[in-house]
Amino acid sequence: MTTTPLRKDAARNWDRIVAVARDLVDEGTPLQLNDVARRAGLGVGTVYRHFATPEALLETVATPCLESLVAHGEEALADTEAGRALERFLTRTVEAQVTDASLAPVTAAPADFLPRTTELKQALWSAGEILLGRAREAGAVRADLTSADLVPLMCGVAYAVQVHGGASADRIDVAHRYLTALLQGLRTTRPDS
Amino acid sequence: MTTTPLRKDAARNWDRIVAVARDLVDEGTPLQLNDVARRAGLGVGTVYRHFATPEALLETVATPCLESLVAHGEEALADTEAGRALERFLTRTVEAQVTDASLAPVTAAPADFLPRTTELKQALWSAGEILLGRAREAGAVRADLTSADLVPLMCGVAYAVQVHGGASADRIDVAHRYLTALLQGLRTTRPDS
Amino acid sequence: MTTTPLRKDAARNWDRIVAVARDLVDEGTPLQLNDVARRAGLGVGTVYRHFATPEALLETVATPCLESLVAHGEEALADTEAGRALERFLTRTVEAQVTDASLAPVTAAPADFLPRTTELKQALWSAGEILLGRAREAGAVRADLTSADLVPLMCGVAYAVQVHGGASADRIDVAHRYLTALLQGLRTTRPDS
Amino acid sequence: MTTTPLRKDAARNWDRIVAVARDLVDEGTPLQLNDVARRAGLGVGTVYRHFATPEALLETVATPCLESLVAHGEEALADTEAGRALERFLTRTVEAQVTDASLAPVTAAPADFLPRTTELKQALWSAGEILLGRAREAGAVRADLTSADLVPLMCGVAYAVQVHGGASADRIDVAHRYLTALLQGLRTTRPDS
DNA sequence: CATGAATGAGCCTTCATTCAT
DNA sequence: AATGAATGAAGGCTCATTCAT
Repeated sequence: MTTTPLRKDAARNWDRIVAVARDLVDEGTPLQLNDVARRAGLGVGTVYRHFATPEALLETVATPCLESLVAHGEEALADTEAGRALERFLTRTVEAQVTDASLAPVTAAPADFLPRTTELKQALWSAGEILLGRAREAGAVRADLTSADLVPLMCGVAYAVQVHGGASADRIDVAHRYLTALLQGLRTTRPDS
Repeated sequence: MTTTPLRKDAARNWDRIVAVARDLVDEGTPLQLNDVARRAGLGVGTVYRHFATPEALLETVATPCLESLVAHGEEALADTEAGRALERFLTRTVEAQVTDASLAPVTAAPADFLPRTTELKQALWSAGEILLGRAREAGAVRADLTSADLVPLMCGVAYAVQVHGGASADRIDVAHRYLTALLQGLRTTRPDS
Repeated sequence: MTTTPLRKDAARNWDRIVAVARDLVDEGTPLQLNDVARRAGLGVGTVYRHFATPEALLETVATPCLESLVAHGEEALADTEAGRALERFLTRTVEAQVTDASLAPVTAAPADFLPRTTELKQALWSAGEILLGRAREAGAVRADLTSADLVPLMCGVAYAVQVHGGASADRIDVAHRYLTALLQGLRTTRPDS
Repeated sequence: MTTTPLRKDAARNWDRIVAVARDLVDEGTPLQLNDVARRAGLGVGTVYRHFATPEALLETVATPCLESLVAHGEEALADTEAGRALERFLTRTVEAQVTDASLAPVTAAPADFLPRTTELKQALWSAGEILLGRAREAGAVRADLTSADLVPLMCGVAYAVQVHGGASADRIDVAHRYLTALLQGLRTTRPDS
């Protein structure tokens, strides 16, 4: 209800554009508005009308995924076991980044192009911040881990998976292995014995 | 013996080009051969003669750093304490990546443009492989950590530091924090007595 | 009686469009129909329905001013002092061009887009022609000055003022200085006895 | 000797570009660098290398004419009859503007794109300023005429001629008529008696 | 009548690479 | 060897105009 509902034909074009962009992102092709227009069988102007910049389009592609992460973040906030809640949250985040190529660049970007993106990212990071705070209070994580580290670390894991390469089917396993190690390292160091 | 020795003036040009490229890399400017030529006060053709592609130039810029890493790897191989040796090796690698902007792209690239780069990267990874093998045998690291994970993980840490942002002076500290956690997580999980 | 009377809402839109165009002209922004539509809070189509081209809109903006010039021309025709009548007429014309940015392009254009504009321009030039004829007969102006020179000369003065630049408040003074000189030069040269 | 001499082939292209631009200017086509390239049978890049902007090209086209005006201005400075010298200078300037379509826009432009253009324009206007000063001292021109009026007035006359239209052969005559009147009006008004 | 989405020609500009000098 | 002019594909973006809703 934030935006005026689009006319039916315009909505169809909007969908087409986003679908084409989705495909391009999935096949690793950089988003170029002219290119998108050609593939969607639309005029360039149409694409520019809907998305002023490639970044705006990319963020739009990433939005559903961000929304689902936010939803998951809210669920995690309901978990009373602080350490577990944080780990689930982070795991889900990394899984998403590894699965959906649109996510990593949007997440790592220092500035957003759509207000909606900013909203979602803030919602996400504030959930992370709360979860981290609780986990720290519970003595479940290292004291030197701050909320400003969450995004970088998740991006780092996702990037590591990408550098590792390999079939996209295997990526998720690699991601789990890397994340498992990292999370283990982030837990409070118990004195041996 | 790998390359024909250059004429004295050609060698001076080669040096100039690499020095200019070094500066560009340091200031975060993307390497464009035309640009390099202009700044070096040389013709484009001269730059192309020495470096067929921007990547070749970038690899050349990164070479000294790679060489020093290889040297360090060899030293690490002399360390009898397997776990410590591996950790030192990895730490040094991450430090280098965070400190020298030419390193990350060369390290993460799936293919090399210069044979020398391939040589050095192989030397480096095989040192890593050996150190990892010893550490695993010594029971110092998780059994599921393979040598194919080393590069991705180091790149991931470096990338996380970059996403974290902040003054370049602080980067090295952030890198240490992240690496400390990761290394902790990579160690063999001891049963809590 | 030239145009079908508009429906009340259509008339309101027409007014809005012209008002917006007036503002744009005053602030020196080139008239773009899309732009006008946006600022008027109307659809592009509506603007196009009323004004087929930017020029038609511009002429509409200029119309009131042209009408007042025509009225003034008629008054001048009542003046029995031929030389003075012509000079007043020309002065008024230049003042208008310097004061109202919509006028100069319409005046200088070789072709019109609205019949009404053609009507007004013709009325104006024929007044000028008559005034010039009388002044010539009265021996008040150079014999080689023809009615085809009137528009160019007035446009030239207005253009000179524009090139001179400066605050819009000063423009009118500059215009007077330039016009004074020109009119002096157009008067019959008396032999210095 | 201000610029490095061009290579022979580059010089040929430079000439071609300027010649094409000359033609375009003469036929009243707006200068577009891509267009120029196509007509000259050259790559766009070549044109951009020589002329960074359309304005730079236009100024280059206008340069010879400006130079000849400057030369004429220097001759005029040698004339001891102050009023005549000024009038000749202005006449020559208007003739040039009417004859060469590249001149008017360059002359009227508030800012230049080539240093050479600025040089020439300054030389020209300072000649005009001196000639005007002498004429004023000699009591040959109106006291309220300042050197800041020279350019606007000349541009105004040229513009008037353009608005007048007609065959280019007749333009020069029209220009002379207009200028004659203006110069007459700029002379000191003698009391009739 | 009003709307505003769609169109796409057209312009600008950059840059990796080649090749004549 | 060195030079740097030339190339032109490629990408970006705007805007006047049309037409389905």
